[in-house]
Amino acid sequence: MPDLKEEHGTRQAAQAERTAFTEKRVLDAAAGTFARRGLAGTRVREIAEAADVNVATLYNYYPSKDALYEAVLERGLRPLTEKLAEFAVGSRELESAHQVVREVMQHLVKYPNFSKLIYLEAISEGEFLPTLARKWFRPLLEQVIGELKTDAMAGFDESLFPAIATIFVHLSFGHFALAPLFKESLDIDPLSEANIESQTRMIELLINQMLPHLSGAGEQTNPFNIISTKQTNP
Amino acid sequence: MPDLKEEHGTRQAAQAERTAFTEKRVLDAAAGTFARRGLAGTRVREIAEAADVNVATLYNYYPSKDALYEAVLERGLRPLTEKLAEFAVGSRELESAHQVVREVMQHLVKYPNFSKLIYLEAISEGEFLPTLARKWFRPLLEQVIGELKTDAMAGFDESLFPAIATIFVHLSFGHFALAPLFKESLDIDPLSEANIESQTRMIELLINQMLPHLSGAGEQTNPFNIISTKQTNP
Amino acid sequence: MPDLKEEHGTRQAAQAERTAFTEKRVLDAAAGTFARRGLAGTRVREIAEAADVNVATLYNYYPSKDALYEAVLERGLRPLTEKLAEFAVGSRELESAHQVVREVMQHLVKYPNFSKLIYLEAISEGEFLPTLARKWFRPLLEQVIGELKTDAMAGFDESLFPAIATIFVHLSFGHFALAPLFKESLDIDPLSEANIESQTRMIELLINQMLPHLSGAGEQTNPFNIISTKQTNP
Amino acid sequence: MPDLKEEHGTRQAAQAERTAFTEKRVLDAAAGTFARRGLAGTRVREIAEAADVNVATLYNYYPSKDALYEAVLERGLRPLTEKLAEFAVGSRELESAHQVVREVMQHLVKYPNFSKLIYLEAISEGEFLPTLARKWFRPLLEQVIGELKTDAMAGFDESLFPAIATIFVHLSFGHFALAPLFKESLDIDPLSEANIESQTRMIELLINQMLPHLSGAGEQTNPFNIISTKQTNP
DNA sequence: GATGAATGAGCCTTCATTCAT
DNA sequence: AATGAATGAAGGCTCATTCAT
Repeated sequence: MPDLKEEHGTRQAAQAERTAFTEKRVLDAAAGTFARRGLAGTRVREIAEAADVNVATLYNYYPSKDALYEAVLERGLRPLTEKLAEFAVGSRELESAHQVVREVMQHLVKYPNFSKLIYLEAISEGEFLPTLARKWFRPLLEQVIGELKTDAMAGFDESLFPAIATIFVHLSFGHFALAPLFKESLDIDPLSEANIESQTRMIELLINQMLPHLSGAGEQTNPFNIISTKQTNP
Repeated sequence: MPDLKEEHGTRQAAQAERTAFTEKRVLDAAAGTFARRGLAGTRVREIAEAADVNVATLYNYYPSKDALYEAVLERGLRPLTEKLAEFAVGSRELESAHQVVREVMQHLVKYPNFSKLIYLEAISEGEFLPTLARKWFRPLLEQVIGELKTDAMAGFDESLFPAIATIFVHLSFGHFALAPLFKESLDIDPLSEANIESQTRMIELLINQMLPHLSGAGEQTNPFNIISTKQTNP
Repeated sequence: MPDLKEEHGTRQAAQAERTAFTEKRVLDAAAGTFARRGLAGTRVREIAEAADVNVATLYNYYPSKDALYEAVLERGLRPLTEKLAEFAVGSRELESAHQVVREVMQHLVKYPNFSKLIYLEAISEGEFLPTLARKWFRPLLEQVIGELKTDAMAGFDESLFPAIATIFVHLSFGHFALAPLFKESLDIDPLSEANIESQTRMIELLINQMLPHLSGAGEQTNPFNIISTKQTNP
Repeated sequence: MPDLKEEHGTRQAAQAERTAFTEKRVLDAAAGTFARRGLAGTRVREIAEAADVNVATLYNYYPSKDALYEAVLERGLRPLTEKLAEFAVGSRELESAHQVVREVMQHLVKYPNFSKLIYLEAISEGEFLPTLARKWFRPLLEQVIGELKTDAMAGFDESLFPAIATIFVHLSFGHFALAPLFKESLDIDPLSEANIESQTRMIELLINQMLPHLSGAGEQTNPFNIISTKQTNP
């Protein structure tokens, strides 16, 4: 009888594994297609083919195209939210900020279509935009603006702070979203490891210059000297 | 008989005017709808209703949805192309660069949906993306990179130049494309006159700092001190 | 200019006529198909083909299959409701009752599928059944029961009255609904003019016997002698 | 070894019992669902859920939805056929006729959905209708008509005989099929024991009046005095 | 030129049925 | 025998586009 139980256990385990595998395939395929064609432009059949499953099978996992879209967004967004929450409560130090940047960039590398989805939502003012904006981007941007307001930048034209804060969004998410454009324009692959590293360093340099108080260096005299000379790069 | 002719002339003039008016209405409506819902997500009926014309009438002006989409892109793109051409051959001076920036921004203000369309094309790797990238963004970016390579920035890590160049795209087009996101996130209207002005100044400051040789000022010692203190703002 | 107006008028009239024609075709086709296959079993394509219109055209007239179904029911039901209302307020005389019977039967002949729809609704306890039951059958049945209770039937077992009243439903609607069964069973066509006439007479005879007070004949001694001998038939 | 056999036997018996139980559950569930939604409108999953079995399991019992439908019809029809056969060859007496009526009514009570299925088949002219009509209703109706033609009704308008015969169908099967309609219309439950009894008496009274020769009473002078006064009711 | 009616193609979704365990 | 996963075949409905006036 334990045999039977065990066999059941094995069976169920195998099935669960297959289910998880199928679900991942579906999510990946959906992410790619949604990112390229948008929610409306995506045909469910297309996703199913890309995931190599029958359309009906897809509907065994998600009750509708919209639900699948939500799931894709959710998968891309949840880790970011968690990361942000960690940083918000963590020690405010330069290493920590750099760490967040690198982790976010690695996340965007892992889900290269996620940035596009975010942009599509923003542009089309989709129904997830409010959640997206309030739950994720607002705290991020406000935190940056808050840091800008600390002593180091004191006395600087505050009306520019929001615009400055958004630069971080443009340089991270925008880099991935516009990758196809830059690829065609500059004949380089923005998603290559080297270029991701460049972009990450760009953002870190920006942080160094604009949020100098995060480092212990109190002697920083030129707060916005954002990009130093070659030698300073690690 | 001349009366008739003249009457014909008048009639035709009136007709032509009405036609032009209708066409503009259609283009405007199409631009708005395409920007929000994308090419696939836009229903021709929706455009027709927004333009207050019958669907069949719309087809008297444009042979297909795709053609209408092209027309919208074309209308937004042509002035930009011309502006860029002027600058390319014009005198390389700071005022000229500033002038281009302001004109581009004003153009994007005038057609606030155009940036979104560009982004949608880029993200979805639409069929106009190659043209867009090669004909417009490539010369723009290469020009900026070229300027970065001039003496002022000599000795600096050249691998970052492309990334730096793209910042200009992000700060101009991206500002408009992501306006809905920033509006929801920051509770401000990125398209308000004041905020457009802020964003424009941001870009000009960047130019000042990163392309210092454009101004005659040879004494600039810290090329990337991109944003100076409040007082320096005009 | 009056020409133009008139032309417009003619045009619109012609179009309206075509529209009405198409709508009737659709309704007729729908009635037939719904009656045969039921609401769920009917494919919209089938209706469209039977009506010789494109499926999309059908949706220009009715927003959904359900709405079309309702329209069919409505068309069959409205005249009956009106007829019933007339009788309710009219003079209670035998001729009047006979008149109602004949009119109802003629109506059921005119829309031979209507009875089937009613039965299908009843059997499947469709969502229209409550309306149907309360708005139409209840007053009809109650009226009959009321008449039964008048002097002529006084002293008779009242618990049978409802069962007696329903006989009228069975003999009218049921005759049409079960026509296919009786046709196969008896090798006759229940919908032939002669058989409709027979059935009508049957009902009239029932009325004569069961509601004798409607005729002025007070001398009726055997109230339930429902079917008299051959000679009495006109 | 005999132990094993015996155990096998016990096991098989238990298995068989469980199988029979499952099959009954499936049939009952199917009958209910088919009656309400019709063949086309019924989803196999719905039946499976109502029977509390997996859909695939259901297919271990019946090879297709149609086959299951047939089985339901068959189960309802076979006892009726047998009953009819008995009467046909049995003694033609009033008690016997009454007996058949009561048994049929009891059967319809036992399978309250069966009447609905019959009506659905008739209305939709399903593929079982011919069998149904020829094998069951035709002999029944012809027998009744034959009785009507016997001396008692001699001289009466024969063209009404078929119509008269069908009344028995309407009052038995129709009573069950239209039960939902009458329930809504009259605020009574036609399937309550009392009302079933009423309806049965109605039919018996009709038989008494219309087929008087079945009783030995030759003195009956008014053949169609179908419903006598209260006192005559047992 | 303008418009209401009409249509072929296709999309999302569901369903009966089968497969694999 | 029983079940969860998988699938091919529609089915209801919409959409871009054309027709006829």
